[in-house]
Amino acid sequence: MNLNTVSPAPEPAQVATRTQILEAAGEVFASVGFRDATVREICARAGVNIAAVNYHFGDKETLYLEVLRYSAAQAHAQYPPLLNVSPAAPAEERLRAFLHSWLLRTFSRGATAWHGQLISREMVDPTGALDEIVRDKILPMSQQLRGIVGEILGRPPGDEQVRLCTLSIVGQCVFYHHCRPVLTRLFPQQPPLDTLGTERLADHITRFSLAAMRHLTDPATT
Amino acid sequence: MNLNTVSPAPEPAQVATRTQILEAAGEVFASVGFRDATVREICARAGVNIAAVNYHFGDKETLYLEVLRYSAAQAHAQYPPLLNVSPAAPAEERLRAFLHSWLLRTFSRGATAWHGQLISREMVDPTGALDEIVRDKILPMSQQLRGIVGEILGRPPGDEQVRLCTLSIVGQCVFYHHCRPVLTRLFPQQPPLDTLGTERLADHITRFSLAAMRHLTDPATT
DNA sequence: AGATGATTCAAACAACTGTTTGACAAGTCA
DNA sequence: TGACTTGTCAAACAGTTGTTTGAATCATCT
Repeated sequence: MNLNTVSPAPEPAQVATRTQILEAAGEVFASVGFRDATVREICARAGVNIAAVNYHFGDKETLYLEVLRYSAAQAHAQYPPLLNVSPAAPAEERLRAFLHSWLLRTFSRGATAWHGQLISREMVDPTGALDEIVRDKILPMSQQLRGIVGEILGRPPGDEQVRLCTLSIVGQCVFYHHCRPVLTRLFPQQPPLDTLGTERLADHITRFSLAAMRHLTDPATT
Repeated sequence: MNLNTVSPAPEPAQVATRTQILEAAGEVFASVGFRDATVREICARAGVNIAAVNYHFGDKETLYLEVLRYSAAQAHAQYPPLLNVSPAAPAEERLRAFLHSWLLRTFSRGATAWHGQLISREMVDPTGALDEIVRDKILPMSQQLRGIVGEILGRPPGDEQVRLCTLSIVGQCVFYHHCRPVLTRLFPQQPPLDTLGTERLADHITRFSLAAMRHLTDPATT
């Protein structure tokens, strides 16, 4: 069992309350975290009995794990790493697509929106689920981005420069999502990131990072 | 009352258990978060009675706020924003000092180490204390960095380019701290960031960001 | 129809939480 | 000394939590 295989896939009869619980739990876990989320609140929102969670998922913790798998599958299905850009496209173009897809995924509203929140929480306060997430989702994306960066820098993917630059790029993306509560307080006049905003933001990060990588080894740089 | 004034400063008689609680609470809050931290655990670690928290701080929540103020004061006293670099130094040098100080502050061990953890948690899952933190600590540092970036870019601090670049720089710093659990899983062979590591990392972020800002508007950039 | 198994439900359970209580000790000032 | 404040302590309180229980309902198949 891993994050790439959506769990058992039960018969249509039981699927109703099961997914209702998954959706409700996604909302609640994302907004208040695992510990502050109560089974009662989840069940109330799902319109099912309190005992349903334990009946269908065993306990609260495995429900949380299932929600993580469920949201991961949805998010990555809706926004694949390179969007609609060909893997044969120039590295610069793939970089822009990668970043835009990332921002869309983490900033999307609705069902896939939990995913970003859940992952953020998982990073600062890991549960047992983080190992699975890193193995099945983050590591592959990390390797993909390192390939792109390696092409741009003209160095092998295992190179230390490539690794550092990759992290500098990802860091910018993660930051906007993790620190949203801070950013909205720092810039109250700034509107929240909508679809148009993510495209502009992806453009800035791409240009910033490309300029950095192209001139990182300039002799002029201190 | 704000984050810059360390609370009442009681007489030496009562100060003992009070600071014992603060230190113990700092450890516990930082490692498991506000909700998962129990007053019993904190008091046990501090070697005081359970009722001591309510007697000295009123309730758990104001204890948390006091811990935040306490750790903020310690962290910023130990690592001032520009370290020992003069405010009259060149912008590039101030940028490097700012980033190095930031990394030292958030990655320091011991007493000031809680601060970074607490702030990280506060960003992903804000309590009522975040407003105070942003107002007293983050906003001034943000303005300081925007001044430096503005100088480098040759634009006013309120400029949109300056704002975006500032965030791109801070994002890289925050990322390494927020996502440490992920990074240690992605690169198990990589040693944890010690004093030597933070200097090398500050150097990379400085060079990366300087190269980016100097060539952000190059016509060659896509 | 009748039996079987799956699912739902209200109610209760046991454990843990932050907080309060009232007694007790220690120091302070008249 | 004696009243008074301050601090500490064990014990209990009231509320919330995840989980379990056993009966009731539903669907399915012989």
